[in-house]
Amino acid sequence: MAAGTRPRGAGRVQVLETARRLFTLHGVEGTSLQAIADLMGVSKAAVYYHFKTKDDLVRGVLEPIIAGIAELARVIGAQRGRNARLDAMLIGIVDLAVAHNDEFQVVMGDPYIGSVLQAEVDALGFAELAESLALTGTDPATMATRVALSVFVTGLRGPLTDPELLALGDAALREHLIESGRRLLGIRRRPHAL
Amino acid sequence: MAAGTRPRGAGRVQVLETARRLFTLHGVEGTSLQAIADLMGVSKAAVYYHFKTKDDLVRGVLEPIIAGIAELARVIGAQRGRNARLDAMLIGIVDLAVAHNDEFQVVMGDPYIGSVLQAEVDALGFAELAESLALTGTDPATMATRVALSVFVTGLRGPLTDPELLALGDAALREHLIESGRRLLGIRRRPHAL
DNA sequence: GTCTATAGATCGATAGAC
DNA sequence: GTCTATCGATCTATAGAC
Repeated sequence: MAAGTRPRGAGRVQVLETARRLFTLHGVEGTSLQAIADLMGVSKAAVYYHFKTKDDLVRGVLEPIIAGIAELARVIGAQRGRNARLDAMLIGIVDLAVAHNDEFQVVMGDPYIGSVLQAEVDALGFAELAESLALTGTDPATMATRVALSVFVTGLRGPLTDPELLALGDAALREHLIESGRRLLGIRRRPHAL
Repeated sequence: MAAGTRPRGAGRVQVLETARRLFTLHGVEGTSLQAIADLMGVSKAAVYYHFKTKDDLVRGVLEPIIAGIAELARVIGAQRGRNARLDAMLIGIVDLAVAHNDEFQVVMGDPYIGSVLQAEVDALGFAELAESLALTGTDPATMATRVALSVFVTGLRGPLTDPELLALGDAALREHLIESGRRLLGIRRRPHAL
């Protein structure tokens, strides 16, 4: 395996971590490969050794949270009852966002990723997920739930970028976010299956 | 004042509208002045006649909603009682977001605007606003409200970018968003002053 | 007020030495 | 695995003709 002496970090993982941080701060289009290389103290060509194109790098950065979302869809599908599924989705998405904060910011906030991740996003199974949550209708009650769910998922970005709220720590922030989601969606503490 | 025959729109207002649409779709960094000029059917230099730099153009696009936020801060300050102020803020921010949807997306979502609007954002009086809402403490109840408020303001972006929810129309969407905010913040329909 | 032309910088990406 | 050097494209911005 030839794991020789590596004087300073310039491996694949280091590139991913550096890119993730810069993407979060300045967006994908606002982050050049030169800036990534500079922050690592290596040359631009060294970055290209690990990733053939910038889009590949973007995909690499987003891979963990994409996988997490797919897994979440599976977990939710295993729940029985509409409220149990809603609550599982709520908790799962909060856990994902807290655990993969940086990637979550990029996925939810960057206007660029849509063009590079359209296929992956479509394959996440969100369409089937919405169906299993009975969120495909257009009656007023359903629309209210859809609006609330959209506000919640998008809104997670707020506290997760506010330094004063991040200072609460992951655990406390998680509780606050779940509580916010339950209020928004009108879910009781211990949901019963319908 | 010499309003001669203008064969096709290439005035200052048309530049602003075109830029606003492209900024919303592809972000500020993802929108070149060439793309704006192309969509208008004019040359790049024609755009530079109206705006000296790209940052000037960004500021021009964001000016209406920035003014709206400043005005909102004034309106909220005139309310008496904490719940009345919270409710006024909630309704005001929803009205602003619905009325200036495109600009709202750019302000809330684009990683670039922070660097160009830092001074303007600081001057919006949000710090004083938070104080007047008694949201400066760090006790659990205050933090819960701060998290909820952050989720709500950031979350408005969700429904306002979802075509299926936008199809509800401004009026219905407005009601849904206000209802969501009241649930999140635990505000009753007709708020009484404390 | 709009144009062509171009300067100067930076971008993504590649080639080839070590 | 990292480097220097470079290509071609694109970007912001300016100069000057009409």
